[in-house]
Amino acid sequence: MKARILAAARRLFGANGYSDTTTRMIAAEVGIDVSTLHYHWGEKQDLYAGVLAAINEEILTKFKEVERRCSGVNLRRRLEIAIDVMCDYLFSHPEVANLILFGYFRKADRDVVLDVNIAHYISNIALAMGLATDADDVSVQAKARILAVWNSVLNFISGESFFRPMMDIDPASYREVVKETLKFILVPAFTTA
Amino acid sequence: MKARILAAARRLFGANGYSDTTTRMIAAEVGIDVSTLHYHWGEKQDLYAGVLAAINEEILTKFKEVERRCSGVNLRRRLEIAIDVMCDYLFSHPEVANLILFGYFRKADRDVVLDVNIAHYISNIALAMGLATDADDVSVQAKARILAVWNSVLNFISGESFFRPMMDIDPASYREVVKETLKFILVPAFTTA
DNA sequence: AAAGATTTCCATCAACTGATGGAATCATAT
DNA sequence: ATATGATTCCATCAGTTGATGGAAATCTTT
Repeated sequence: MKARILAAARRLFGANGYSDTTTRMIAAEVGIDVSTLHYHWGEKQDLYAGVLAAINEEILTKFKEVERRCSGVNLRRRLEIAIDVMCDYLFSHPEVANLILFGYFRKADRDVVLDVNIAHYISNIALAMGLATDADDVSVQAKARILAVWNSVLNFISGESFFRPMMDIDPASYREVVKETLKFILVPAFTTA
Repeated sequence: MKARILAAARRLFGANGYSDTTTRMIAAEVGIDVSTLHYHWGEKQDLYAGVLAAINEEILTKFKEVERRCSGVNLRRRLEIAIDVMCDYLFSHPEVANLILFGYFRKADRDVVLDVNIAHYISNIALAMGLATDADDVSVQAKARILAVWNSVLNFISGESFFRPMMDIDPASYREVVKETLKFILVPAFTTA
């Protein structure tokens, strides 16, 4: 039950954001009473923290997969692999992209939960991409470039319902165009001397 | 008074989003009663629409400025000018970047207000950048590339409080790093054959 | 089957939110 | 000065939200 609540919460928080998702909505989605939700998860904030913790772990796993598949290949292929893996993952879990972006806005109440780890990811990616030689000493420029890439991916996924109509294409094509565009933009930037 | 309310609403909506900004907060910021706010603006939705309309016009003006300053220069300079102008504008009005990004998430209730115009901007920029020859017939690829650029700018501005700590630099440096990063990524993509 | 623990639901609370009616205040024109 | 209209505030409403206490139901252990 606790897991079912978490799954519903993740879906709804991801679709509507924290404030526009009520505990009653989540309970209704699961088909239970609100008090049952509170019984298992305590405060709404705690449930939200649970959702963030879960996706944090998922992302970490995905980044590790990228790292693993990147070893031994050249920079261009690394970028392409990273884009493909992350795009496929996020297109299958669009609520993740939303939740991360929501985190950018929230006014540092008690949501330190996410960004600490993101900072950690960024350094690791910089290392895997060959933009730095020491994870503890990644240049500001390298971090900024990684963030730009990462943000572009998130935006294309979160904004699909916004962008796709103005491009007038179907979901499958959108997915391809996004990947293609990201590669078009990123590969030359990182591979041309 | 109506204008003062609009200014406060813009600031608060931009900082907290629609749902996390109450009409009472806006009224308190101006130093008036809630009912005075409703007297001038009607429903909360109408006030929000007023805010969006105002920034829509501002953005349009900025895009025209870019277009004007771009005529006659080569593509590389065009990109640099566009990045500089838009970054300077948005760094001075970070609430604008927030409001636009908030729009990406909102579930098409009654906020068609913004995206129609954005679509229009995109086509015009594609034209100004020489990515298309006819504003009514811009390729999907060109639109996607413009969007990627536009989104990167927005994200760096909206996410400053999130990214800057993990880069550990001061605001002025951040501003420069962002511009530099955007140019680093975008210029090669669009200028290398 | 009985006893105990866990889980679920119903009823309810206080706080907050958007919104309005009406009285009070202010400005302006005569 | 006074009448008219515009503006502002106070009091209040109904609906929603997060949260809880306690009864009922379910499961577990003996």
